[in-house]
Amino acid sequence: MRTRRGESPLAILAGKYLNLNEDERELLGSLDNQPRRIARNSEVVREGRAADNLFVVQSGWLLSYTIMPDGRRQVLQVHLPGDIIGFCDMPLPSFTYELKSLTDCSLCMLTHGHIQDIFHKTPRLTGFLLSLMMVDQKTHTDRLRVLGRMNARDRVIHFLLSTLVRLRMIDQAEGNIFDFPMTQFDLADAVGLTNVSVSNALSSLQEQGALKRSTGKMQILDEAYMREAVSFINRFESIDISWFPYLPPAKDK
Amino acid sequence: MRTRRGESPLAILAGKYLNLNEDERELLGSLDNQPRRIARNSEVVREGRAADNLFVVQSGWLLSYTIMPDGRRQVLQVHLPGDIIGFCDMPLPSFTYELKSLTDCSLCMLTHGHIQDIFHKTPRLTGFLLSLMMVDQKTHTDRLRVLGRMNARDRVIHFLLSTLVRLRMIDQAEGNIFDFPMTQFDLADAVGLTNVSVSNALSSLQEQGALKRSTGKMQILDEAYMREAVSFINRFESIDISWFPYLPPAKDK
DNA sequence: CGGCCGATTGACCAGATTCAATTAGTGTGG
DNA sequence: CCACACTAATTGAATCTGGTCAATCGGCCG
Repeated sequence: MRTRRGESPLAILAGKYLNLNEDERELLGSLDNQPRRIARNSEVVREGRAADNLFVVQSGWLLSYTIMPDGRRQVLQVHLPGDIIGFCDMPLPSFTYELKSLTDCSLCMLTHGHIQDIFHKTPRLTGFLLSLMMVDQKTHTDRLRVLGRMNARDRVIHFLLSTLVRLRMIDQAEGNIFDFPMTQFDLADAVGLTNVSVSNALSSLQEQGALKRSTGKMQILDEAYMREAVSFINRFESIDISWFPYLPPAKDK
Repeated sequence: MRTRRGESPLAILAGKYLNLNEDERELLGSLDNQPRRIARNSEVVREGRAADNLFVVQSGWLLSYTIMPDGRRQVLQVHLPGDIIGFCDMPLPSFTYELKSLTDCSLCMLTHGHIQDIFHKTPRLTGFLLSLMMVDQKTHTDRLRVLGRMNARDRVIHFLLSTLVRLRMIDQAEGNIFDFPMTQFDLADAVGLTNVSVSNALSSLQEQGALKRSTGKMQILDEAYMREAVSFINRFESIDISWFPYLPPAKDK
């Protein structure tokens, strides 16, 4: 188990929504054990592999994506520390996407048994995990709106904002500055553009003073303007996990 | 409760994945009680309304969508009979989209209590509902791929195919023919195009003999070609709900 | 220092949008 | 049953955003 300081990102996340008791803390900690180190730019999962386990991201960034028949790529999700990868694949026989590390990563492998354990033992954590999944679903519908109806510039804006708020959730943004290990190719494939359009959008935003780039870093200078431009909604702000039924009242809180 | 014949669409769906026992059948039936009739083209939910209930579609088609600041629309989901609307909104304080009926509909209103009841009483149904939600998530990521990387023609193809397989799940497609109450504006807003592009795509597909339209109906003539064109995956084919842990073994089966 | 990958920039092209006019189809009311 | 109104679908022309292709620049690493 981990100490309060230097908590795992998933625990940090959980701590924002509920006051973990000792049992829950331990159970959540069991998800974080024995992390596996993954080098930058490695294939973690190839499409078609049996979906009999999940990953919890301890550190590092990853991408899940599909390849189109013509070779182009669509990034389905950017995975940050604290993310649970593969939750939604549990009812499916195999992964239907590729998973690649952008940076050196530390991943914990879970079996379905780990999840089932939580479902059996702690309704509060179950509710928390399911809520996370539902919010995930929401961010996907937000992206549908982005890919379906936004121009290049707004797509990039929306992507940066959603990355920023996610990093803040796990205390990995220093104000408006954060590490940004994605190339413009990666970003393009995430928002359905080409690297050229992304370059143009970023340059234009920088020129207008909305953001600032330095190698591997991103700084959002005019967050208000950007939020306004894309009607940004922070889905993490308003999660309420109390919808999930649980029998034993939590010990603390 | 309903008879086996004339089952509710949700029960038909459930029956494809598990052999319901009497208790489960009754509990599922409780979701289908007292349907509310909704006229064609009415607003069922306006954005911002408290998300304290869910809907189960008994009959009819609905759209959930968001409006962009410039007035354009992005359809987030087309809801068919058997769909549960609002599941993912449970952890959120309010709906974040509009819900409109395309046809006359029959909807059952559920409270969070109904869902909690199922979660308490039957692990198998819980697993089924959660699996449905996860598959829903998968279809959303499929649509990301569509909106991010496909041209007009393929977007339309993908949409029609996914509608077809969903209708088949609830026994509402006669072979390759199905009712299709959407306008080309609706379809356009679902796949991120304009009505003009949709018209062109449909005409071209019809001319090439891949489909046939008559008023309010759609017929897929060359399903194999269309599946190939978009690398279509039927997410419903391969669901396995046994991942979900449950204590008491089911009585039947 | 050289090689490589990523970012930038420009010219040209293509697919989709916009705008507009026409046709078809649906439903209403006389 | 027909005329009218309204909505949806079709078609064409002009426009525009973003894609494609290509050349250059820049930084990082061995």
